[in-house]
Amino acid sequence: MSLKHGILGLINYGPTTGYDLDKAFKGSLNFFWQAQTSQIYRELNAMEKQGWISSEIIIQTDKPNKKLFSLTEIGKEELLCWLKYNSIEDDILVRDPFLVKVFFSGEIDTASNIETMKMFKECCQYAHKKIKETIDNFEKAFEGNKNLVYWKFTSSFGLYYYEMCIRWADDTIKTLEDLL
Amino acid sequence: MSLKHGILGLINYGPTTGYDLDKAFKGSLNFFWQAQTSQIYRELNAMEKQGWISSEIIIQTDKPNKKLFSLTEIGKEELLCWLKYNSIEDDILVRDPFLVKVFFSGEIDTASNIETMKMFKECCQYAHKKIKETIDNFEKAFEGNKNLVYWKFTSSFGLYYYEMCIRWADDTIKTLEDLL
DNA sequence: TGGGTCATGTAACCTGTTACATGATTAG
DNA sequence: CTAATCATGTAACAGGTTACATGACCCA
Repeated sequence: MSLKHGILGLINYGPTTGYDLDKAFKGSLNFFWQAQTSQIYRELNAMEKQGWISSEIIIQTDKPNKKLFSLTEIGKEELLCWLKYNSIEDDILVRDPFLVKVFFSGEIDTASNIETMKMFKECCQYAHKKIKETIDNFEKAFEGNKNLVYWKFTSSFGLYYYEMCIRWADDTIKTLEDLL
Repeated sequence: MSLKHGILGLINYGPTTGYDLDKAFKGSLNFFWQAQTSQIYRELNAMEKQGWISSEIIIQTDKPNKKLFSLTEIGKEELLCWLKYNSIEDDILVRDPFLVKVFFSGEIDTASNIETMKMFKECCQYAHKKIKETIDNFEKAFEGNKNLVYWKFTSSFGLYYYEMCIRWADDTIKTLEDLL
């Protein structure tokens, strides 16, 4: 499991609202973990019941009121426990719907498969470019932050990942073209 | 969505039972898609209701009876439609619980993080070896099969993937060791 | 006699997705 | 006037996980 812990990790950086968590997810963890807005609010309620976080309502006049969540002692412990517990075997799973499609693509003509593979490559190039931009923004915005090294590890994984995908797509396209 | 389509793809190779689908999943698609036994039986029921597959009970005397599932016309259409429909943007999502942990690892001491990263590397080396073995077995068992090229694309992705992970882990470990 | 293979599932729960709903303020 | 931003969610459904349950046959 990870969404609760992802939220816990973000709240650990300082008290936040569901709204801001949603934006934080979409702006940082999104490459390797996605969360729907509705899911975030649901998890926040569950986490408050579990005692991992506590909330406080902030009255605002110019904007809608908001609910600020803070980490409790128990929440902090849970976060550290999750980080320390080495469950790598559980965490290493790959789930890739695109590869499922490729696996069964023998049913489709080679030319179409080449097309699809080229589109895949383009998507990867685009995603790669996006991550590069994200890294630049983070670097400027969080210079000197002790967490920046770790944030950069994850985005560098993204770059390595898409570069690998592009190489694989190139090799796959070559093999398919020889089949024509 | 993909499990229903994964099952559809496998039944398309010929009529099978839930039991054999379970083994097929664990023996081929498992690297990039996992399915629980219970989930397979549930999906099979749902798919039969949808009319994608039909079933027939085979009476056996020496072994328990079994339920053979075959693809219907509608099921075949659905499979082809799913394969042709280029939803790459939907299919390209990465979800990696390990990276979520790395993202928040600033809370943990550097030495522990180096340890974790080394364990990650070992897991990847093991997974890489496993895929290599799988490829060898497939190559021998399905020589000349028209689907083999596509099956090999997916396993070669696996090899590229874990090689990339190992390189990334090495670089990460180096960076972390400089922080000590 | 104990463990593996064959073969089927159910039930409960948790997580993820999609669609819908509200309503004020502010900037173009 | 219209679209975006701020800020909250609910409801229903789909998909994934965990635990439990049964029972025969075969091999060592």
